Amino acid sequence: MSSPDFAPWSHLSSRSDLKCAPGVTKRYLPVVPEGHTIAKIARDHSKLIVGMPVAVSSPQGRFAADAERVDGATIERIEAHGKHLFHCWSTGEIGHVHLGLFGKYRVHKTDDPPEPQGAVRMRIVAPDVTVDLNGPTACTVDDPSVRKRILARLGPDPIKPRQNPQRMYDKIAKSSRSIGDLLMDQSVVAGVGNVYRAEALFVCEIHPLRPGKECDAAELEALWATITGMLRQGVKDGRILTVSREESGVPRGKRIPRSEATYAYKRNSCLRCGSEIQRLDIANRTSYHCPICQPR
DNA sequence: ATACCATGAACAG
DNA sequence: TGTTCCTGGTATC
Repeated sequence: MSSPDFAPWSHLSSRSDLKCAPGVTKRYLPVVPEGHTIAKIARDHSKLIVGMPVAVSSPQGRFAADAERVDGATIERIEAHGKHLFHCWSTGEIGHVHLGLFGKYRVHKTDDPPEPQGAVRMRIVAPDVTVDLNGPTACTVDDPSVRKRILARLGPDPIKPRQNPQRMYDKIAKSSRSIGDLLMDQSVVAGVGNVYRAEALFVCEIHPLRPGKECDAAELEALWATITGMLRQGVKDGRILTVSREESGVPRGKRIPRSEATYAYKRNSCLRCGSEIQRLDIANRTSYHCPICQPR
């Protein structure tokens, strides 16, 4: 049996430890990234591949032309904003990666690059490590103006220091769109996805269909503080865990399983009050809320 | 072999 | 508003 050739702390799908009835096969839960994932990737990869010449290729082929332009160059900085990742190359160009629903990085801590697993769009090889990227929505090398344009259309990123939430408040306060819709809009706030949307609204006791303009200032401040806390905690944990240890019902020292890690998201009953969780389609995604904890 | 599903987002009209 | 693109684990035939 060969040992895993990737670092366990990299962003990888993993077997979940879902609590399930005896005899029921454990389900595999795919890990889809939100902002905390991208921030962690930027930090982890910075330690591995920044500051030295690296080989860049595209085993799958679709990134081949762009890879050629930076092959042998040095990444000077890796930056995350919301769900977007930027590689600042010594050539002056900027690599742009967006994982979308399916994108995944694999980190192989081996001297020699292993056989590519699946369709590896971008491969970056440093002396002792290979970083592979599969399935991204976006993976390009561009003129710096592209990064500027992307940043200009994104809202504040609560994971970053010194971000100004005022733009988020203003957009929400004058919008008749629902708050559940607005939180998924990356130009309102960058990095929130379907899980954090559900969980932040739950904690702030706001119904997802409430129009943005009907949220008062105190609620918007609470939302920003909640989102900031949740996403930053997600970077530390390397997973989404939004519930308190007490409410999870899991004893200290034991890992909280995915099924108990959220109050409302993808649950049948509210973790806090036990009511049946309601599902709605908002912004083309399934929204989850508790009708008792988050009344209309 | 095929269908379905997932924590995303761009684009056409 | 609807359509399309990306991947891969799981379920179903």
